[in-house]
Amino acid sequence: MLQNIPLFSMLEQKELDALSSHAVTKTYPKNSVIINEGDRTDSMYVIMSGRVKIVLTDEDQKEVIIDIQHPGDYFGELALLDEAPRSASVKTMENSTFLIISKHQLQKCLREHPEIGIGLIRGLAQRLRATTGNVKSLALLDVYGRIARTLLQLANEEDGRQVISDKLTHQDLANMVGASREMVSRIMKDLADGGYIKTEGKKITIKEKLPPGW
Amino acid sequence: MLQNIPLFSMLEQKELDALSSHAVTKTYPKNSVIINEGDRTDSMYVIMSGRVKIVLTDEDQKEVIIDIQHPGDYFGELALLDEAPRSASVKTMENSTFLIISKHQLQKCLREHPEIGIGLIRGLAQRLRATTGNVKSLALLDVYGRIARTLLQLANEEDGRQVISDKLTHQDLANMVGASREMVSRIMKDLADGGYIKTEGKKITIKEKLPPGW
DNA sequence: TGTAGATTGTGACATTTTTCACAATCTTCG
DNA sequence: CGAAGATTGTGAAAAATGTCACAATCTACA
Repeated sequence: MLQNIPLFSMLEQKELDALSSHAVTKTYPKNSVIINEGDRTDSMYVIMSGRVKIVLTDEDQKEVIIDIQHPGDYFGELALLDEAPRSASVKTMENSTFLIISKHQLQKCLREHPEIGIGLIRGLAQRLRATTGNVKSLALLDVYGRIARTLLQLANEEDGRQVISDKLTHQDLANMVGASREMVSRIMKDLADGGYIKTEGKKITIKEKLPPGW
Repeated sequence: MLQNIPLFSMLEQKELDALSSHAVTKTYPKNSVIINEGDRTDSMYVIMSGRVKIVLTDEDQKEVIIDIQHPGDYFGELALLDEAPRSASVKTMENSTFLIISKHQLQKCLREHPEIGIGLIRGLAQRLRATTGNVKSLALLDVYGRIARTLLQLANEEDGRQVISDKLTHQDLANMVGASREMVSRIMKDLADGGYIKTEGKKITIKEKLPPGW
């Protein structure tokens, strides 16, 4: 399993074994909080199965979803680089199991395999770019535009079609674009009526280029 | 000069000399574009004097300011970590001079002084945290809240008072919080009328705690 | 398989924010 | 100094978005 994760793909089998034997595997039910914004924990988590959302939360519990992650993705690695408190919370969206690597273990592993460090840095750079893109769309696009952009980013090629198979509620989408649930409902309906997307259950297919200007 | 920059503070005098002798110093007039979003240049810039804004730009030239930097700050370091195009543009706000370090030179320097790498990574982590905070306020706060937060972040202690000495136009502030210039004018007036801030010329003093809920 | 709980659709209204249009100041620099 | 250009203040109206309140479906799981 671990060798399918790009971050660790350069390790030999015995090293993978070493890493996973020192790490803990843990399973959490749906809707568990794994990391709490502001806490000072410092483990890194690799998703073995399930799905999580990375969220920022308000005093009045309003949340922004800044990322949704799947098996093979990892989170919590920022804590390895400095001593700052967690910058976001992480919640499971389904029953999920993680490989939990402590700061200490990872640092040891890093000393022996600096390439992993390079990988982490690259990932960090990507994350910064993605987050910057988020700022851009929040500041410059209207709700239509942000939804369209988010749909395109979520989509994966699946026999010729762009498909979003993550099952997301309108509320989730609203939290991803910083808008109200009702606005998302109305815009999704417009997009469906306009023939731009098709929804079957919770699966969304992008049928055509989304309207320009959006 | 270089030794006052945290990133390079651990270098010996002769290494600083080596670095700066291999690097180019260049001066640009006010309003010059130093880096263009989307370009594939890969130098890093240390600000020796002047001031720049890091901006994201729309197709119709609307801009978001994601950071304002001063002497001692640096930008463009993301290009050292991967091959991706520039994620933002950088423009001078005044006549400014930079120490320009090419990717090649910096990599050499990094090989001899891995501590610099650590510094860069830490800086990166901080930037990611700051940008994440930006997403949070854009998604969760109204214009009042975003302006209040931005003012607090811009302020520096100056004999007991929180002062913003960066001379910023309302348009600049508007571009920092993703709002219209007029909104900023109105809110700044409200804040002044309410006794929360005082402006003398372009210098802003935060007189009291900004109103709660903001 | 039923049913409780979650999710979605939608109209009517309230609020927030932008846009437009000027007049009034400031600032800069020849 | 003085004029051109930038910046600011402000009202009125338009546009975008949020809120509320339900009814109508879905969905999960006991």
